[in-house]
Amino acid sequence: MSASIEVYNPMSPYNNAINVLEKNGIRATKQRRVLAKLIFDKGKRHISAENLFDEVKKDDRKISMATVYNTLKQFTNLGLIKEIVVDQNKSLYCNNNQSHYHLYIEDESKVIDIPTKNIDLNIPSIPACLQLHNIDVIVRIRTLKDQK
Amino acid sequence: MSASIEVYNPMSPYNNAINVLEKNGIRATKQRRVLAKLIFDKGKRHISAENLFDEVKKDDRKISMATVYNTLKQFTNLGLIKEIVVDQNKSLYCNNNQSHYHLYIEDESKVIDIPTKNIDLNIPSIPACLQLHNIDVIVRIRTLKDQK
DNA sequence: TTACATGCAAAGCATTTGCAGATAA
DNA sequence: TTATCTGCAAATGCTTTGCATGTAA
Repeated sequence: MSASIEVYNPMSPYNNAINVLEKNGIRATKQRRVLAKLIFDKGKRHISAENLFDEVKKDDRKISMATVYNTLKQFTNLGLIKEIVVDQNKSLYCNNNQSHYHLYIEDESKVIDIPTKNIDLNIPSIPACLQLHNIDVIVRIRTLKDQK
Repeated sequence: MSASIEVYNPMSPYNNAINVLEKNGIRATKQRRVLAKLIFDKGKRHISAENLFDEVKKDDRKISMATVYNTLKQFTNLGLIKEIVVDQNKSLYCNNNQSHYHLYIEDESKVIDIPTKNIDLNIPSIPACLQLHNIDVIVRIRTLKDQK
């Protein structure tokens, strides 16, 4: 899988949350600026819609869940973040733009990135009429006490 | 990953849906018998709760969604079937007891098994206090027309 | 000025739960 | 007989939508 979308790189001094919006031709509204900053200017992490909502509130800014969801979906469609469906009713979003897989600690609802180079994935070729969209690898881990 | 749960093998003449129940020490109620038959006696396939519900109804049997979900969860905990969370609000259950991964055709909500031997997966070792529960590999495919 | 974004509240949807009545062993 | 299961209906939790209002350019 090597779809090469130009993605915002949090390490580059020439980028920042604001021009993520500009570069992608979406209006730089107050809410989107706040969200972009939280998503792209805090290093690699995994974020849920609720996390984001809370962080914005803690910052004393006004936002609604609908806007958080709209924006997450928009950023996802633009390829700026990636949705990880770890469980029924639990989506996390990932701002790591390097190719990687996920280690999911089930009892903590916590996700850790595994660099692709540590996983050797060799999938069979697919017919020309189909397009590879994404490969999710979720390695699910639980602590020993937690066996049901 | 080599957790070796004794799993019902649909190919064996010495097994059938009914003794899946006996073997696992769960009461052979009418509903569970019907469900077990639909799940284990129809070859490899991917089934949703709703599918099952409809199939039971079509068979002129009485069942409720609650029972379908209870039973699916129970069979999953026993390791008899495997839950695949393909999307938010969409779980499929898989009665293939061989180790394998999944190809998910997004626009058709269809899943195809990929035998493990076709994917070369080499994950890093995990700490002793943690237990590998499961590795999900979902290769997501969409038809070319379907690019958003 | 106006196309687009926001926010509320309501709707949606798959799944879970509480509980009274039914049933397998 | 009794522990367990079923089925209904209501509750849940996340996410989406409709629509009136607000706002960036």
